[in-house]
Amino acid sequence: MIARYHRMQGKNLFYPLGFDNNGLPTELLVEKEKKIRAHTLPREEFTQIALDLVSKYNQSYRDMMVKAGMSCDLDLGYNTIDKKSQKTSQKSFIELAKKGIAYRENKPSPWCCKCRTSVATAELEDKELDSVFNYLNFKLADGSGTIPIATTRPEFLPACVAIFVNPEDERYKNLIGKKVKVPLFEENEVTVLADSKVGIDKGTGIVMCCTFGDQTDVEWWKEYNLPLKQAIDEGGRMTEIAGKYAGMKVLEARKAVIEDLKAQGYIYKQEPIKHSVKVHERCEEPIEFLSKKQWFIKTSTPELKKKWAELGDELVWHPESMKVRYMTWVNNLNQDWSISRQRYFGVPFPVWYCADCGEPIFADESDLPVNPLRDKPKTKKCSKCGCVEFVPESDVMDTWATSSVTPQINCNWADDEEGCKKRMPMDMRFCGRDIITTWSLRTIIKAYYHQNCLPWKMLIVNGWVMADKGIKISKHLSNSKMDLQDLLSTYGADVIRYWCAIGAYGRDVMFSDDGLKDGYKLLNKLWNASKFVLSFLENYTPKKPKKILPMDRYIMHKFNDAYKRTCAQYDNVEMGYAKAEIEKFFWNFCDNYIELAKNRLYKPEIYGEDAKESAQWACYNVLLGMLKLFAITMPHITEEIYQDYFRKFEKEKSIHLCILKPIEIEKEENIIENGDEVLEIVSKVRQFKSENKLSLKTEIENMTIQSEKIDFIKECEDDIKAVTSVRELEYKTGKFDVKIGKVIEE
RNA sequence: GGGAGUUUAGCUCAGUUGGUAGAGUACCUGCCUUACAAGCAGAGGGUCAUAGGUUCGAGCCCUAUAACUCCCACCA
Repeated sequence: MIARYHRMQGKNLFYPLGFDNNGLPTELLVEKEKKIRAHTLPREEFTQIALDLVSKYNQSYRDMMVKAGMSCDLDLGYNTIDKKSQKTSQKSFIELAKKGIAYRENKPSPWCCKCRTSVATAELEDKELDSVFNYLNFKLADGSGTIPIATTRPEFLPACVAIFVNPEDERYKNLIGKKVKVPLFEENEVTVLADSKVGIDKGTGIVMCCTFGDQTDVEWWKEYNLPLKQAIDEGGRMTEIAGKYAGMKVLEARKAVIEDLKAQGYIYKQEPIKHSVKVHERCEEPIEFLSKKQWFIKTSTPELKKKWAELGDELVWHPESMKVRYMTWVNNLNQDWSISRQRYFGVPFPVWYCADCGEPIFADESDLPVNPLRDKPKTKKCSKCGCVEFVPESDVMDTWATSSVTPQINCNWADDEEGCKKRMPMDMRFCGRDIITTWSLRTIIKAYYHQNCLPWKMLIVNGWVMADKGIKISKHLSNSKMDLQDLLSTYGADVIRYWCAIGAYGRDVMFSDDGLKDGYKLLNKLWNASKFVLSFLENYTPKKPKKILPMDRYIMHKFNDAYKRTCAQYDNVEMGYAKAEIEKFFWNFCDNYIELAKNRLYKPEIYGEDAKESAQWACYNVLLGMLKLFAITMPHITEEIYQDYFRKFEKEKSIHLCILKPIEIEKEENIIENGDEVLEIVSKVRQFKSENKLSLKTEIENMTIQSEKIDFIKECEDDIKAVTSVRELEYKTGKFDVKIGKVIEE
């Protein structure tokens, strides 16, 4: 709608349509729909199946969007899996890697055992789960007693590498530095260390550090240079260091370990608790921390965080309150962005490693996009050690690594850096409130690294359409009453669009059929009113008449007023208010102006040809003007009416090519106040008839109008008489008052 | 634990710098008026979440409280 408005202001728009369709979400869809598992098929085969499915979905989404009247330039479209997107993504990666901003490191990061891939912190969610707090007695190695430790994850015992207490905790000060035997794995002895991160009143105040149970473990491991013991493998099974538990899944192992701990008397207390666990947002499976060689992008140094905050400040947020979420996230950033995914359907990393020294060999920019599993590097030998064997990178990039460069894809950065620089920052872009921390931040980061500017000047954040109050539409519950395809065929695109324009930005809206009724009514009314008005414009050639009657001048001025208000709202990106402005005018036009003018249109033999032509001129201009403004929200019906009638007089071949403008009419003082008062008189008569339960066509003998605007009102005598069915009017100068005379009985 | 948003008519929501509470819908009363009964005219309906404060004057500004929604942190 915003695009349509600006186009109708005569601007040349850059509005591409993109599909984000690579990566894990697509892979999961393919696995589900085709009932296959990606890791069991050769990469090329899976990719082909995925591409086929993607193109099927693309086509149906594209059709739906066209039907819905989206006005993007379809020639400018992209898919994040297409060649150009791959090239852009790979170019971005190589550029960042060469600058040292992207780096490869072996560090523990969140891992989803179900999806068998690392995931980024931003892709985690909290989930409340039932669990059990197990209180264990760890034996001191010197045989001097036991210390109590509580844990929810006893299966991590084989990965226990240290014990921590708080240095301020008087109870345990004497333990610091002592050796402790790990229950069930007593050959493992670990040291008690002190760290202020330990909560004195949490659990027993003593914590075991395992590699890796959670983020704190990771931090301790790094800080105290602890050994790495990996107890869980990529698929979520216990490794060989777990001894007899090796091969068990995490939950099985937990059960077995607890049983053994009980049997051997280690557990002295168990306490059921509810606690929140980090889960992978895609599959809701609890995540583990695994250490693997991954590519990261630097995002979390204090200087960088300051930069992201500055850029967030520079950006115009709509609504403004959404900026807080961005800022909060930026302030809390403490990890770099991991972009490696051990998956299959995605943009490959354009890199090989020297088989000998591990030195990365990047693809030549001119060769992009490359697939290192298939292609060979240009370099014949490693520049560092001279080795001639290379190992291709088999990971693919995270989805967001590509969706964060859509400004660069759109602006053709891969092939035209100068042109791209000119187009950025773009004016505005939309995003859902749920991807502020993932997509918008990372897009800002990439634009900063590559173009040293914001990707766009304004970011408009929209809320979600909810199934019911507070209830998300979810695939699991299949509680969506609004399949767009169905809605389009039931209500038509214009009604849906009308409804879409009600929501306040950033806020969730509830979907309901009732909400669509208003749009349906308006559409119906617009059609009827247009048909009616146009029936008086047959055999009419628009031509400015010599004399335009007062109420005709009034309605045209009134339109211009509504036009100004509507545009002001559109300029302010307030689609709902804009729609309301023109709609208010429209109903007023129908119920008051048409009612009044139709008498002159019907009966030129009584009121004269000039009076008819005057009304025709007003009708032509006002209807056309309204249709143009309505074309922004309701492009289909307005185009239909335009083609049926206006096309033959207006030079543009579609209403959507027309330029918005007010009606050309000589400015007149007080015309709106004067006209409003005439309508006030009409309203008084209607009120009188309604209160007396009379039909509106009931004739009345006479009426006395008292007003300060008598001269103007006198000029409208014919119109007033006709619309009120009052036979004689008398006038008085003074404070506005209407005295209604005798009713003429049938 | 920190933060954001919301709270106005039965329902869905407007209310932009403080100046007599608005719309649509529902309900009620009428009207087959030479476009539209999916229409038209008219009426009723509100302690603006609560309690304080500032002000001549508060839905709006300030303080506190409550409820709902969301974000972030914590997660042994």
